[in-house]
Parts: sequence; C-alpha cells; structure tokens
Amino acid sequence: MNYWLLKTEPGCFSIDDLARAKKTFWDGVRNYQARNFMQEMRLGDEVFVYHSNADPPAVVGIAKIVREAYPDHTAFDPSDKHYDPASSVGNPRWYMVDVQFVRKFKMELPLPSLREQRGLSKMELLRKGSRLSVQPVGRSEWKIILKLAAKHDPGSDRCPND
DNA sequence: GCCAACGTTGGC
DNA sequence: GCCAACGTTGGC
Repeated sequence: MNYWLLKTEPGCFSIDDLARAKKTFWDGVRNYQARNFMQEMRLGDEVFVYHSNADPPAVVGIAKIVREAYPDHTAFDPSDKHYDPASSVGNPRWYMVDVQFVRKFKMELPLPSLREQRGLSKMELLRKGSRLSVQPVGRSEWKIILKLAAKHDPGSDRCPND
C-alpha cells in the first residue's frame, strides 16, 4: 500500500465538501507528473487531503482510493474549465481517480507546523517552490503526520489489536 | 497583491 | 533542440 497527498483549494472543494459527498472523482489534474502519480495509485491506497491557497495551508484529513485511474471526461467538454482539445475519448491524455472520505482531522495541521518537524524535511510538500498537486508521501512521513494528528485528537490512533 | 518557481508553448 | 515569452500555482 502506498501513500499520497492531494491538494485542493477549500474555496473550490474542501474536506467538508468531501465529507458531505462521501466520494468524488478527482478531476481537473492537468500536469503530467501529477497524472503519472495518479496512474500509480491502487485501490485502498490512502491519501492526505491538503488545503492549498488557504489560510493557513494545511493537511486536513484522509481519503482513500476507491477507483483506479480512468479517463478524465472533463477534458472532453468544451464548456469545462479544464477542457483540453488534445485529449479525446479515443486517446485520452488526462486521468482521474475516485476517492472516498475517510476522516477529517480534529485539528488541521498547518504548513508552518509541518515545517518544524525534523522527519518531514524531505517531504515533497515542503520543498521550496513545490507545486505538484498529486504527490507520493513516504511511509515514515505518513506516520509522523498521523502522529501529529493524533496528538490533537486522542483516540483517533487507537487500535483494538494493540 | 506580489513574486518565486515552476511547466508549457512556439519560433527559430 | 534551444530558449524566450508566457501562464499557472500557491506561499507569503
């Protein structure tokens, strides 16, 4: 199982919107690197949901992949904001995945506080100038962030088998 | 609103 | 294939 991070602008689609919708298709990715990562996503992979262009920008919760990459139909629609005439049904250029809401953190983890974490210094999200909207998250990075989230939400990391 | 750090486009 | 111009992302 692999871990990922998806960026979204809360003014456009927030973790609360995802919580309400329960499930959504992650459309509109128009960057090759991001697309390639989406194509590597597998059923059951978990993703952090990140609010970009927010005050503060923050990791806000968790979702999981419930459908692997398939053509992003919004690229075919001339009236869509993310229309791309170079993408066609017969030869799709852009893909999307379906994600399902898992949980929202009791307290969001703001970007500045993540920067303070020693173990996250190599994280793609924290790289200067990083704009990748779909990115892999290392296993150790995932754990560190989960632990941070648990610190503000006792019980969320409780495991019945422990 | 500013601007750094990209990615893309298109002339040559 | 180079690279300048341009557009976008996203923190600040």
